[in-house]
Amino acid sequence: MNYKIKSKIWIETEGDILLGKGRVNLLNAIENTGSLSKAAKQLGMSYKKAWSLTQAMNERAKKPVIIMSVGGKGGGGAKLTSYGKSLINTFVTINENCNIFLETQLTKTSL
Amino acid sequence: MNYKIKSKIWIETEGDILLGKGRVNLLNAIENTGSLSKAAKQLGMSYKKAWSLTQAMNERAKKPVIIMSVGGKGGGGAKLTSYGKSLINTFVTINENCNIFLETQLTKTSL
DNA sequence: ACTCGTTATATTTATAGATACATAACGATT
DNA sequence: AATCGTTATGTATCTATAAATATAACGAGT
Repeated sequence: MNYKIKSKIWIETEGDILLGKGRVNLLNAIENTGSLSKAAKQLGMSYKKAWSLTQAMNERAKKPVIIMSVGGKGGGGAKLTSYGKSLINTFVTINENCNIFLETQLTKTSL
Repeated sequence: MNYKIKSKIWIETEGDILLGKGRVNLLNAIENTGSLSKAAKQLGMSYKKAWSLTQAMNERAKKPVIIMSVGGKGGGGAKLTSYGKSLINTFVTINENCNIFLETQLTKTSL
């Protein structure tokens, strides 16, 4: 019966969302499957939504995040750039640090 | 053209939201107006939504947050308890601290 | 008993966001 | 040029949440 403090964090650029938890999940699924459609299916997300998220991320990030290829052997695929992987890593660690920080902040109070 | 990190925080009890930014705004408006309907109008929120938020807060908090009175002189009104006021204060300060924390975390990275 | 402005509550309507569906485009391989 | 599995993109349909609307209940004061 105690209070818990929760948070959501995300990274913006010029007022638009670049990265949040959902997009990080998508990036991880892309890395695991090598395909946008398979990643979407794995997450129970529509392909269209996954696709528009990748567009938004590539458009807004300082460097490309995902490389998409159409046609050819296997029909195509999607891969993360090394910049995309570092985006995942920093987001995850900051998120963890934030949760720890908030928990200690709350325990200092007398609610 | 730099990244900014944003966050939303809230306090839960047993999986249910007790307090977030919107509810804090509502509590402030109640304190200022002394009335739930006026507070809702001030925030551009429907009365019904404001009312159900107060129910949720009073139900989930360890102590009452808002005292409502019906009928009588002036028709009734709503007031914050001192516990409600302390809820506002701690939420606001933790929120500010969190923003500062996240900003310093992001500047440490090389994105 | 009547008035007043408020709280209390149910029902209906709107709106936005996601989802489903459909189809085109792509290009290496055969 | 036919095939294949993927990316690319538009359109239509749900659906869940919020908002609007309507009405009842309340109780101190007159």
